[in-house]
Amino acid sequence: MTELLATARHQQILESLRLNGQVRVTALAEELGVSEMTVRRDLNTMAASGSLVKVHGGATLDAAPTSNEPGFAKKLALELEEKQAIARAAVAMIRPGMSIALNSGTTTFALAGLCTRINDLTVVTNSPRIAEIFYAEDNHSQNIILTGGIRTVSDALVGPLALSALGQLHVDILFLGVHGMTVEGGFTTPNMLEAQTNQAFLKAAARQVVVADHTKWGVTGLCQIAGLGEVDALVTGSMLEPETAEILRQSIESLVLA
Amino acid sequence: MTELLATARHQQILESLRLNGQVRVTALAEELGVSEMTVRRDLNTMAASGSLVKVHGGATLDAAPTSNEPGFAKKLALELEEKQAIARAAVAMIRPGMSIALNSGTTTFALAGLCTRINDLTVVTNSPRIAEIFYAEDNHSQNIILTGGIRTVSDALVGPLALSALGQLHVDILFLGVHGMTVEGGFTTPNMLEAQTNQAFLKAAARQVVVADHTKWGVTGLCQIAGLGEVDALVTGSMLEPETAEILRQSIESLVLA
DNA sequence: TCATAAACGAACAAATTCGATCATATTCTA
DNA sequence: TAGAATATGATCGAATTTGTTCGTTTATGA
Repeated sequence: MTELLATARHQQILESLRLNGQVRVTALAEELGVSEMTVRRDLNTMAASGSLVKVHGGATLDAAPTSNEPGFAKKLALELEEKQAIARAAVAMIRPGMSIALNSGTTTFALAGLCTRINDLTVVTNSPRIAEIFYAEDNHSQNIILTGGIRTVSDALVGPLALSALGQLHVDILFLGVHGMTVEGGFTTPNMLEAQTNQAFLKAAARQVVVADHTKWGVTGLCQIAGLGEVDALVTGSMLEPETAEILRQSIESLVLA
Repeated sequence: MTELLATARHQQILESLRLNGQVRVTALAEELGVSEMTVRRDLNTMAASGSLVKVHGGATLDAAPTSNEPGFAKKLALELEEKQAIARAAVAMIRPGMSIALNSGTTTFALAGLCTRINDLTVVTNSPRIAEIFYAEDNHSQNIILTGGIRTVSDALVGPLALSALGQLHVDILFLGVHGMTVEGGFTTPNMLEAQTNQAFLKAAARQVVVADHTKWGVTGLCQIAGLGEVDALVTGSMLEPETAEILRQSIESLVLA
């Protein structure tokens, strides 16, 4: 067997991994004609770059077949404190008896956790994960409405069913999580179907509130949901740069720094 | 059989658990080619991480992944073997490329667990719990459509949104779980909204298959879903009494005893 | 209630795997 | 070509995993 370059070896390890679902250090060492130590080093670097997960004896794909959506927990941890602060500021806008809408997102997820004790609340969401929070709480004075549809990787129900459902509903306040916002691009998301669904959310709400941490500023996703001036309020973190805040204030009626 | 990594073993245990609803230490030890002690240790770590619940002799599915709905796990355990047999008989009716519908119920839940590997399958369901099974499997050739609506205590999405969604869809086969069936009452359920939703399911399907274990016979719920003769097939357990089977055969085109 | 068999888990032993470290070989750069 | 940087191999003690034994606990039927 000819000597393989390190990167070629990595390639081959990945291939074997995809083929068998798992690889063992000992088997790879023999297969590739290198020492076990080298294989371990390879696996370490590849694990560091996230292309596989090391386990005792070898490595597996990042599968995480049971705990689905590994990215979600990670995203939720990002800027967690800020998200919590934003959620606290947003929940102050809600009164018992209101109907609200929450699209799928980590910030709206955090907000949902603060809403379970509000009596006589109606919640419309396209996120099974958010709906689950309310189901678990089991507050019988609350009405949880899940839109239908097909689920995207970011836990959002989208598509014709979601649009049709949102077309039949009207809520007092929408809290909209977004992926990016810029002056030119407005509020954006990388997923076209989610953008469409979020637009339906906007139409269904009397008052539109975007919730987004400061890292979203300057980010542009593939699809625009709305222009900056098309929403009623923006709740974001207090570490937003002053110049940015000034720009936003010119476009948006109400800017809340949590 | 190549040696399995510890994590791969855990995955296999989970799969077996989802498939059968329960696992036994002795059976797993033989199946996986490891000692019983190792299986126990696996179950312990998996129980600690919350992915299953240990019981004497083996393990079962988590009572409730998100802690609510204590009745569901209990119902699932009831007549478990019969439900599994019914599910196996029902899954034989499904071909790759088909679109199927599953209403909310423990028998349809068991059936869903057997469907995750069928390629090119479209599944319509009003049960977030059933949808979750498919999400976790992450088979990208499958299309999972969740109807919208309000969730009942038995994990069914119902109401105008569910009806509207089902009005827009057409599937090849509906597998319908019911709460009771009698000659006079037909197929029934205790929840009026679920009855209405299930009727919408019936309308949306080219072929209607009721799945029900033998204990459902003689039970009458508050609301009728359909008369006995209004469905195309009934899959039920083989311990159904012969006289009952005879009566059913007179009304239903196809009676399958699993 | 008691007896019995199965299941359990603690403890120990054996085998395997891991990674830190150092020596050697190869490649890159000046 | 010399020297540096990098990649690889080898060694060995530590950590992990697995199997076995054996006393204890649990389930079940008489």
